[in-house]
Amino acid sequence: MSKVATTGEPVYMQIALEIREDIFEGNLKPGDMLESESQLQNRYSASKVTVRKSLSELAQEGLVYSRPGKGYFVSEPTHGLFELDFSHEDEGLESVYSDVNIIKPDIEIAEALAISSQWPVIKISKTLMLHNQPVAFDLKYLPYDKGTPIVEAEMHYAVFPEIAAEKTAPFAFYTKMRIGAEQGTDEICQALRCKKEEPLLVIHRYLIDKDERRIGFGKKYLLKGYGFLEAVSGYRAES
Amino acid sequence: MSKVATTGEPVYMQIALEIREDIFEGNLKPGDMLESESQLQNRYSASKVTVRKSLSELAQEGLVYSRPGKGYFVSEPTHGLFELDFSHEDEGLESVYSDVNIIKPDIEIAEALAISSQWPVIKISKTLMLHNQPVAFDLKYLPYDKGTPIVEAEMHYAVFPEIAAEKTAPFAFYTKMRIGAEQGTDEICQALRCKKEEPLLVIHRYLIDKDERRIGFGKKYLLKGYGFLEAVSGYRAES
DNA sequence: AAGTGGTCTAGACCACTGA
DNA sequence: CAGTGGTCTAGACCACTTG
Repeated sequence: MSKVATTGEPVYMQIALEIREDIFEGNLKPGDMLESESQLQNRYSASKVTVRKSLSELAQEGLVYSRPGKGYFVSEPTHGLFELDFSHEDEGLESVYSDVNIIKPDIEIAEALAISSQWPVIKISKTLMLHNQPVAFDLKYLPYDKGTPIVEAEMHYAVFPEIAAEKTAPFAFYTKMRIGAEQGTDEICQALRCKKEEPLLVIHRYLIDKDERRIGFGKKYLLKGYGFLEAVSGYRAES
Repeated sequence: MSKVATTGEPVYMQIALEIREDIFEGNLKPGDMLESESQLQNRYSASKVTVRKSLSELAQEGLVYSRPGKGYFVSEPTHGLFELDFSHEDEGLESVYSDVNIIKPDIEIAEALAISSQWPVIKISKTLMLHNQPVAFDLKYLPYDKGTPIVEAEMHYAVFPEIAAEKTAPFAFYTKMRIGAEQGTDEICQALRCKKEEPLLVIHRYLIDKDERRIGFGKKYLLKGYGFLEAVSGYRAES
């Protein structure tokens, strides 16, 4: 019974949809057990594989999980897990006043890159402008490998991950960021044309390869007004 | 050929693993086409369903995608998408100096909750302490619904989402956060025992139900030193 | 022992892309 | 047209949980 209407929608999506709605409307609450696979097979006259596809769809969305030998259960919602989209960070901004140097790192930089303070480091700094007003100041530090020439090439990459992609396979590293509030140094306040007391949003960024080697460190200072980061949590449709 | 060793590992995992490694090591680059399903069936002498399971595993991890009628392709890495874990926000902190009032909202609050400034609002404020030192100041605003009594009950919930979970099904809402840097108001600086110039990390948080109704608004001010948020991007194993 | 989820096969038909 | 991915069935065997 409860045969599914013969629309163009695949059967497995319809099954998933009905269960999903039950969860959304609260008919199924976190911890509740779902019908078993075989019950669902009967109810929808569908094959085991089809029913499993529905359920694994829901599992992937984080709505349900399974315990072998027992059954499927509704998950606890994870409202503390946020997604932060930083892909368009410098979109619409003009980069002026770029500068590239080779420096000896201070303690902060040496620690962030996990190198000795004797090791030379490439420092790339730039000021980002919007309507001829500075809105952000960006610093990037890369350990200087003698083998590779590229100081110039390094500059051309607007975004950070691209730099690392040159040194390792594109999936073989990850990024960590740390967000805080600070006052700027003299150098930064001058570039941003702001007072020293002005609170700045600071984003520290670490590029780390799959062997846990630090391949890059960045700091970005954002002026208030422009300096917002947005993140969302909770259920968002379209897997 | 290339028959898979008969370990305890399911076949589909081994297929997925081999492809995953090819991507990690750069043998397969973003945009490259994978072997077709039928080729993989032959190579591993596995059934279509098994091969598909491997590929959909990889697709779910974001490593590959499929184009019907064409084939499977290696994805572009998304190093700009971060995950931010805010579940343990107040862990290890003591909440002192809690306060609950019913107020008329100022413009900022009224806008955040999308209500008229005549509508009464519950304001819950508290100071969070670590080793008897204030580290964060937390403000929450909820539209006051006459129907529901609960002003007291509201206070007992340490965390924000739980409040909303009382008013709607646990999956039927989401949270948005906005991160910035600000100076504190007099009220905040007094609670945090800091100077006015002190830069504070500010987290605005909006609770929004599935019909886009605003059911809560919060502001949290974090003192430097304690005030860090961490987020990661890039490939992380274990789906 | 009966029921559950987890893996797997060997078929089938469809809609789509490209030469 | 031959090849691709997308959906689906009807079986099978296994390991696990629970009475």
